[in-house]
Formats: sequence, structure tokens, C-alpha cells
Amino acid sequence: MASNAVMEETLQVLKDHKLRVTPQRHIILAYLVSHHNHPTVETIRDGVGKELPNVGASTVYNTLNTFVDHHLVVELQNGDGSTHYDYFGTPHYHAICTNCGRIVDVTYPGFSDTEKSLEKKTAELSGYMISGNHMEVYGLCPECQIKLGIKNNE
Amino acid sequence: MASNAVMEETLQVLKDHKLRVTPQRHIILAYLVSHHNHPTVETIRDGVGKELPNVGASTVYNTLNTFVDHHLVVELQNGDGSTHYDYFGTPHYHAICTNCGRIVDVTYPGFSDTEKSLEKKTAELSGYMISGNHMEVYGLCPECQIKLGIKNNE
DNA sequence: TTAGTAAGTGAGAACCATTCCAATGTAACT
DNA sequence: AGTTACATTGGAATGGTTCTCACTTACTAA
Ligand SMILES: [Mn+2]
Ligand SMILES: [Mn+2]
Ligand SMILES: [Zn+2]
Ligand SMILES: [Zn+2]
Repeated sequence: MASNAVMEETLQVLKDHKLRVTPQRHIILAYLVSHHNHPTVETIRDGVGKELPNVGASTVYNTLNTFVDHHLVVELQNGDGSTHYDYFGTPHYHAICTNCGRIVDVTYPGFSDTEKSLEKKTAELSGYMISGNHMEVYGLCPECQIKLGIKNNE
Repeated sequence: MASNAVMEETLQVLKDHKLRVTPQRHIILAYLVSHHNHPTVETIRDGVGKELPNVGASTVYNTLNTFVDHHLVVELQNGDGSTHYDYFGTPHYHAICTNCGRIVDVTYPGFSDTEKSLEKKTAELSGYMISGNHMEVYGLCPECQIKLGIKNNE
């Protein structure tokens, strides 16, 4: 469940974006703000089951699509067939395990400069009017390295 | 249709990867090598219709998945609902139009260094054993800028 | 405070890209 | 040429996402 502070913060975020404040939107956004597990729609429905026992799947999809349109949330595919969602409060990118699908956040000092530089170069070379980017790095997560016998469990 | 040189090149690529050389694989790979339009499965089936009039959809999917497994081809989503495929002979990344879905190739001198640096930092920070990355930049393509009245058609 | 209204919700049907299946065909090796 | 493991095919199945529409609700302007 989301803390009082998170509920206030998300209420303000919805208002700032001129989105109608419905219980569904408020609770789903609060869930995303307080969980960084890159959940699927199914995971989100389970996660908000206490507060929204009868929320429709279409409502969750509609809500998330609205958040994506307003750039509050980003979509991620990790190859397991369903879309994952991520509240994007602070800039970061993702490392995705090619074996188990685990998604972890990554950032480092200077990442923002790398990003800006990539966008600037892209604008010059392509003529596109840039609005954003996605960077993902693929590999085996530490657990899968052990599981597959590639790295010893020290 | 693919040139003789492309047919020889792709034949060798299949052999190098120890893939059985079937007409379907040979022709589909040749199509991808000689078309940089980031086609969907439907586009590919149309494109090889002359040489493979009765190719099954499942064969195209199987073939492409095999190529992806062997890192010959990468998958791209541009939000239009179906997957796009790209022969990845030379490293580059993509600018994707958020309005019409157009995908264009981008690269610049030093891009490879940016990539390597990102992968190295990611390995250090996440513990993942890195095998690759995807970088995408989003924005409005020049045509859509004009179409939407954001840029004047000079 | 109270309509009035545009927008959001929910259950289920529909959609459709992709995968699965079982039968048939074939590339590669001997 | 014979063997065999693998590839191809068309059709059925799958399943994540969108659509439909009757109902409800959050905002707004008297
Ligand atoms: Mn994240
Ligand atoms: Mn490309
Ligand atoms: Zn893993
Ligand atoms: Zn465009």
C-alpha cells in the first residue's frame, strides 16, 4: 500500500497534468510510484487488489496508456510477451536479463549528458524533432550466471 | 529481388552460423540484407512473394526468430502493434517517429565508443554479463513536422 | 449547491500478432 | 541412395490488448 506522502504526491501529479482524479488512477499511480519492480498489468492488478478489488483490465490498460501519453510512465518489453510499466520519476535506463527477464534500474553520474548528447546528434543527423529516448542493455543477471554455471557462487 | 552478390553473401552467412540452408531462409535473409526499411512479417511476405509465393506465416516467424537468436537480425517495436525486423550488418541505432512510426538508421563516428562505454558502466553497476544493447530515440520525422504544421515546408 | 456534461469505468466480446501442432517435406551426412 | 534430424505448412489455439456500450462519476458553471 502507498504511504500518505505518496498519495499526496500522486494527487498533485494528476492535477498538474490536468487528469481527472479517479480512485483508479490515483491508486494505480501510487502503486507505480512506490514499486520499482517494473510490473505487468497482471502484477499491478494483484498489487492494487486490496484497494480496487473489481478494477477492470481495460481500466488498467486505459490508465497506463494515459500515463504513457503524459510521459509519467514508460513501457518496457523484456521478451516475455507482456508489457512492463515503470514510473519514470528519475532518469535511468534498464539492464534486462536475457534468461529470466529480470529488469533492473541503472544510472550513473554523467548519464544525463550521454543521453542529451545522443539526442542532439540524432536531431542533427536525422532531422527528427526529438522528444525522448530508450536505452536498454541486455545480458545475464548475476543469479542466472550462477544458475547457468557461468559464474561460481562464491 | 536480391542481387547475385547478396545471394552469395547470405549463403555464406548461413553456413558460417551452421544454419541449414533452405530456400526460405536464404531468400528471407537476402531480402533483409538488401532492404533497410525495417519490415514487418507482412511486409517481408509481400517482398518475397515472387520467389516464395506460398511461404507460411509460421515459417517467416520461425526463420526470423532463428536469425534473432543468432544475432543476425534485431527486433524493433515502433508502437504500431507488430514487430519490425532489421538485418544488423553494421552497428547503428534508430530514430522512430512517434506520429507515423517511420524508423530511420542513425550512426556517427564515435557511436561505437558510446555504446561500449555504456555497456562497461552497466556491467560494473549491475553485475550483469552484457551481451548487447538497444538504443532508440523518439521524435517527429521531418515529414510529420510539416504535416502537423510544426515546421514550414520551405 | 446543484444540475449538466464530458469523461471514466467495467464486463465481456472482439481482435490480431504470434505460437503451437501434427503431418509432410527436405538438407545434410554417410 | 538411405537415414535422420530438422524445416516447412496451414490451420487451430493462445493470450495480451483493444473495443463496445451501458452505467457511473468527476469536474464546472450557474
Ligand atoms: Mn526502471
Ligand atoms: Mn536499422
Ligand atoms: Zn536472469
Ligand atoms: Zn513521421
